[in-house]
Amino acid sequence: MDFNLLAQVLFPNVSETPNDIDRRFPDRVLKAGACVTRIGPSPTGFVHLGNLYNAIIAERLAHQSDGVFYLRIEDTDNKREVEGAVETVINAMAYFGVEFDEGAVVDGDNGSYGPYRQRQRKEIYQVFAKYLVQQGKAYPCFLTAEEIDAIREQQTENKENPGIYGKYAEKSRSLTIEQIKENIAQGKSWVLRYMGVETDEYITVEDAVRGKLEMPRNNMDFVLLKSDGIPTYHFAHVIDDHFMHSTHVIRGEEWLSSLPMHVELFNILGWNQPVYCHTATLMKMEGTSKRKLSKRKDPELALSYYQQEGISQDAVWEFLLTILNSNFEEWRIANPDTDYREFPYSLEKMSISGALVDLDKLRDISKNVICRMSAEQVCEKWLEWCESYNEEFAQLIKKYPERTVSALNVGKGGNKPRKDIETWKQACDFMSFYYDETFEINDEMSAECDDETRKIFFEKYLATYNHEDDSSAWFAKVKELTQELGFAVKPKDFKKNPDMYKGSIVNITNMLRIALTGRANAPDIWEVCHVLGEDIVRKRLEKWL
RNA sequence: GGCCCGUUGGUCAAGCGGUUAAGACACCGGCCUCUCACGCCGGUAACACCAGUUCGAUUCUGGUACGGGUCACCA
Repeated sequence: MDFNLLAQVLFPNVSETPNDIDRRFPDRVLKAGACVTRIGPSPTGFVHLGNLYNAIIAERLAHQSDGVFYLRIEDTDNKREVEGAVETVINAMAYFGVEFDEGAVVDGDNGSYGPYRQRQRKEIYQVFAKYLVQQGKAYPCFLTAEEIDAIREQQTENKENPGIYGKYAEKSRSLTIEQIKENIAQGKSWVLRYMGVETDEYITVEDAVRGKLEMPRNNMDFVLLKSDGIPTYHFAHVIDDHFMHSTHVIRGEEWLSSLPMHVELFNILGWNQPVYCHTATLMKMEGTSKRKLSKRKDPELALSYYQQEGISQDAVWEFLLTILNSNFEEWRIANPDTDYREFPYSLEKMSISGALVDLDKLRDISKNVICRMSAEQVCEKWLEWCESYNEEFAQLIKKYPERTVSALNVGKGGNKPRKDIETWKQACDFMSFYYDETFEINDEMSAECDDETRKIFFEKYLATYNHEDDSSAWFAKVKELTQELGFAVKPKDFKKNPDMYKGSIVNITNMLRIALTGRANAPDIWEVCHVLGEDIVRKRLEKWL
């Protein structure tokens, strides 16, 4: 077989050579040790947690080393592509604060190693496809889907490994130039397959997170170019990461089993492999066992879920960081006010077994992240979220900016700050009593206070109410009134002698709290009053007269 | 089924031949307290199993079990 002739038959329009491509993408000029990383999402319109998870690793690695972090769109499967999906990915990453130095942008490319959309790199792949044919390492295969199915059936029956390899590849491998020309002339579609070798050798690969991996050398005639001339992931990955000069390939462990193909290609093409980092799969608890997060069943897999729930970007990052690097939490405790970007991320600290996405933990982290922000920051971020997801509150925040900030400031100072807000969505619920527009009575006043005492209480309370009273003066009055009404000023006294009192101060403040906030549990009454202002306070209390 | 990866409390995990086997979340008590939250103190709870190596295995080796991944002209 004349491979050069075959290459010419297969790729008559490809005139460039590997050397030409080589010259187009010279080495990057970076300082020693700089990492070049990327994420390579496929534009299916669905961006999931795992994308962010891997993006964070890649971003950290690159930016901690003064390297380059880029975005490559892996759109080789046009069947799965969804309109506008590239923009979706870019926006989602931007929302979560993942910044690219180079790569695909909404309306094109940014950087000199592009194009960064694989379909636009067709010519590049074809140069190497042609080269591999010339080397006798690749061949056209005209097998139809039906024929392949039949082969697979036979293999299953014989308990052999499925796939096109060895004797199952013979039919295509043994085609003569004339037959190939003939097939092409007839318009038969073909794919380009790698010429696998039958072997029982093992290869070893050093994975940066898993250590030494041993696996059988590839023996498959896997597909390099699909019938539309677009490469499969395997071929595209090798070419792109070589020419874009990725130093580290961060991807999910589902790629582990195809690693031998990639190694094979790097070797055949004479290129150095990047450092592989195969990350653990994010899991979910179902019953008593873990399973992979599923796109259909688990809303929390979608990145959009976190946006909708109003979980702050920082919280998602910190959550992911805690499952990525086991020492992050310790670091956070030691450095409560430091930006998480200063945390020294390391591949060695990565967990290799699948972590479960624990929403409880996320909420806890979120609560602490928000607690660390100033009231103004909280207000700003909350408003930002409301503008997309809760129009009513967006209006309220804008209408009462000062009140909102002072409400958010309640219980903020000191070393035991309140942690009332977990998510922006829940903040709307929590904050609702500060605005007349959303204020409503949700809880019942305690039974110890009958209508009679209630009336008397509010009457007397309002009669002596002075908005200028400081916290202790205010409370002194409450205590006085408590006593007057026959309630115990100290809850403990009531507990000791329940017969001597109608109830305790707890019942009294409960009335006040419900009247003012509509709920039995809320922050400090005096502070709330001073956020609301005298008019609203009086108005809410007068309703009970 | 073949191949690959994994397995410390309910969850995330530290540990890297000798430890009372950290810590965080969740849960349960208690304290603080005008409620709730916060905070503080305390509690329940783990090395999958079986061999081997060793004076000694959670840690090293082998096997078993269980879980996961993958076997496409999808990534």
